[in-house]
Amino acid sequence: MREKLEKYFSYVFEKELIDEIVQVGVYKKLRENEILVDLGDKMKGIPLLLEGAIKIVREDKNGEEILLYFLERGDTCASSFASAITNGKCGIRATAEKESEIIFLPKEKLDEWMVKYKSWRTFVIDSYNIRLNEMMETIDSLAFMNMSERLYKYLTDKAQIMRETSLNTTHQDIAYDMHTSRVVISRLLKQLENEGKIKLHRNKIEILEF
Amino acid sequence: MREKLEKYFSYVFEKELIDEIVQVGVYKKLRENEILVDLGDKMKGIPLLLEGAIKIVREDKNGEEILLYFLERGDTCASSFASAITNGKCGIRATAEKESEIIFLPKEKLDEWMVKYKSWRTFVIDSYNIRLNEMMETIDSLAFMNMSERLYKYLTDKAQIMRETSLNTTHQDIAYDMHTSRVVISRLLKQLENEGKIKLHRNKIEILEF
DNA sequence: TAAAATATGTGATTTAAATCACAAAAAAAA
DNA sequence: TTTTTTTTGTGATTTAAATCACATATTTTA
Repeated sequence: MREKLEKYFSYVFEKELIDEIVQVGVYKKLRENEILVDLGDKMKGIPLLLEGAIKIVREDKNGEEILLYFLERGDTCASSFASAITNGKCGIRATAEKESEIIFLPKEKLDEWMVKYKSWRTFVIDSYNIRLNEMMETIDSLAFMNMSERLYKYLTDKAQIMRETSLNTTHQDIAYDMHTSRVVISRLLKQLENEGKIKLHRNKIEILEF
Repeated sequence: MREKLEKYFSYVFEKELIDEIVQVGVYKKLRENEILVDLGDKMKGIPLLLEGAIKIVREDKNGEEILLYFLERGDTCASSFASAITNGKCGIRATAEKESEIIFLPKEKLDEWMVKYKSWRTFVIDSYNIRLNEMMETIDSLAFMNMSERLYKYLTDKAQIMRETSLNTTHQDIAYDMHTSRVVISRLLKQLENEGKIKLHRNKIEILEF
């Protein structure tokens, strides 16, 4: 745990803070598709992502989903922070897109560290800012882009986060994330393939152009 | 200034913090439609809204707009906070929807107060959380609601923020905020009027049902 | 008061996306 | 190997929203 923490956080956190995190943090491995946070959960702490990729989705009353953004290593979940601090419920679902490793930080420390460590304050504020910007990008996509553009952005964004040039996914899964229908996705994917931007396989999409 | 600050913030901030704000804060009155923050601005501080209502919009490369949310008294602008702290550019435009009063807080104090005042930490984190939730609501609207539902939500939300039951606005202005066309808005408004939810006048919409 | 600008109303048409319906290929299970 | 399930492909139709085109109020200003 200390090893990975130092690998990704040594230039973010002071040594003393890393020491504290090692003491109170709880290491956890998530298998692919494991749910880390569900709708309505009350968080007793916040996760620090050491390795892997986490998908954050929003769900409405009818059970329909829309992807908000992905987390990658070095990130934390701003919604969890909110929930932990205010004792409120979490409005999102977080699912591991691949095997991931996290450190769970108990909520009692969150405010204490704000006073003690400049690097922690910076990290928390930066996390919120990054998340606000991601949300704005999501809003931009929904408001200003057509399905084909959104789809291409989805594919390239996800490939980046997953650190792969091919995605192992089905048309139906993409449709769920983008809150549309499988038929629409299949047609647009075929179109992107004809434009030479991607190559389609069963359960797999190769991205040829970024 | 002290008077209004105490009126809305005495139960939010400690007395010592209010004293400091009075010392370093710069009071400013905004007239209707005045631009407080524009795209690409670098913020030298953050505004604290004492009175009035501020509209926050996002703009894409083609100059097309979409409303993100409104601020009301007691609120601050999380994007400005981000911009002030990181010295980065602001990705939004903030416009006074009616005459408003703000206090401008210099960025040098923002981090200092995080260490000194528990109430400031709570205020900052709460502000971010409220904004994240607003953004999620905006995403919900875009992803899950049809135009008619979005329009009705827009009208009732805005009326609430403006503390009025009628809105002085044109169909075109609504269309800009919702990133659609005037014709679409005019038709849907007429439909809402037929359902008895609103009453239409020139330059004015009465909301009959909340 | 006449002309111009602004705001709203409404039919007709187009378009992107959603939906329906079904076929076929590939993989998994029996 | 046969059957079943999962995944993908594609024509046809429907629908919400966008766009075009123009009429008619209402207000402003020349």
